[in-house]
Amino acid sequence: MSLPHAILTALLEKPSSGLELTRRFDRSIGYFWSATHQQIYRELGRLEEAGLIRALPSAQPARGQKKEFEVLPAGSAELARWVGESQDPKAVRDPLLLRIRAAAVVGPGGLALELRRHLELHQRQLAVYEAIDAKDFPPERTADEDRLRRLVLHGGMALETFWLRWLEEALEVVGDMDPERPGPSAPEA
Amino acid sequence: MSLPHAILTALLEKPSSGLELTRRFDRSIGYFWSATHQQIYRELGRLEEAGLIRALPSAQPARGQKKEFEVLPAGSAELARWVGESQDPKAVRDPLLLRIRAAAVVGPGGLALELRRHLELHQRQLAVYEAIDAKDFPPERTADEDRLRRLVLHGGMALETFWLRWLEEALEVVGDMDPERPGPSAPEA
DNA sequence: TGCTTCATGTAACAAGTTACATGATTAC
DNA sequence: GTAATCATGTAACTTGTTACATGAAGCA
Repeated sequence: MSLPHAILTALLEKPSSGLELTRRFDRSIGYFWSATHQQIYRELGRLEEAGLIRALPSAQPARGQKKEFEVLPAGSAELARWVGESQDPKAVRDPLLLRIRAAAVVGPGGLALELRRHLELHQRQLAVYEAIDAKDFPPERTADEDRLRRLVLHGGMALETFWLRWLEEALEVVGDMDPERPGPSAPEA
Repeated sequence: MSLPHAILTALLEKPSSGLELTRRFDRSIGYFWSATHQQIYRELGRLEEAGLIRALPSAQPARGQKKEFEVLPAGSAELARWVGESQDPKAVRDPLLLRIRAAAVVGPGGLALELRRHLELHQRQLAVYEAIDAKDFPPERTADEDRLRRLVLHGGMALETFWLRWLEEALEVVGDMDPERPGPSAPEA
């Protein structure tokens, strides 16, 4: 149940309408928790119903009219509670790792091409993060909230770096393999 | 749509019943794609319906009786197609990164404790992977399918290592912060 | 007989995805 | 006025989660 908390965080950073939130979920917060506009409108409705946020008085409630939301005290409290909650790390669930495992039984086929494509995409994403790092966090700013936001960004950068290194290793392995299916034997990891 | 392919891979490695698959999804393949037994039974039904797998003739179709499945040629073909398919890397979606971001607006609260707990869990998981690496992949084995399976395992190990390093950085940042809210503006309830 | 474990399933729900509908505003 | 865009929303579906149901086999 992270989406409502992602929305609360975004709204605390800046009160917004559904569409503005959608746009921010395409950059910024969305780099770590993506969401479509349908999800966001649905969740805004629930959060309002639950009394955690409210529409700004200035906003008309008509269809097609912009409607801005702000976080109520109950919303801040819920978010603070959630931040310190005990949650187990989520298990890894990655289709690409799974595809490598599948390639071990049916052969790598066109995997090498796909790995090179991913490598490029991750390079591009790392560059995006580095640009944000340079622009939003000049060395002299050291307020606590900036250090935390930078920490999140560093997490994203380190994850992209992980993928780059692993994809290079993967290309070495797949690169000198026969694209046909390998043998039938199989150790159970 | 990765679960059916995870099941096809597991069944190609070794024909199994639903419960056996469930157990293997708790170790082995499940380290990279987890699934509950309800998901597995549902998906086995669909795969059988679609003609990608079939129940072994020896297996009784009675309730409460073990029913083993094997992959049909159509299933292997579908898996091979999927391995080479073009799929964009999945976006990062991690609740812990999100919680750090939230902490930047409502304060870190009890986060440090939670970070230390995660650090320990990731250390433990890395040790599990290292044990598998030593046991299943002695240095002399170099068949293609072993190299691929080892590559997947190395991905898991590198991911755990990423988390360990990042959590250490996070603890440094959070460690010397006031647990109260840092923010530029924030009326408490 | 009653308890536990093995084994397969049903039901209900929550979260996420995809496609489409509709009103309001702005630019030409 | 009409086309594009802004903005909010509905509907239908898929995937994943949680709780519970049911039958078979072993054993004390």
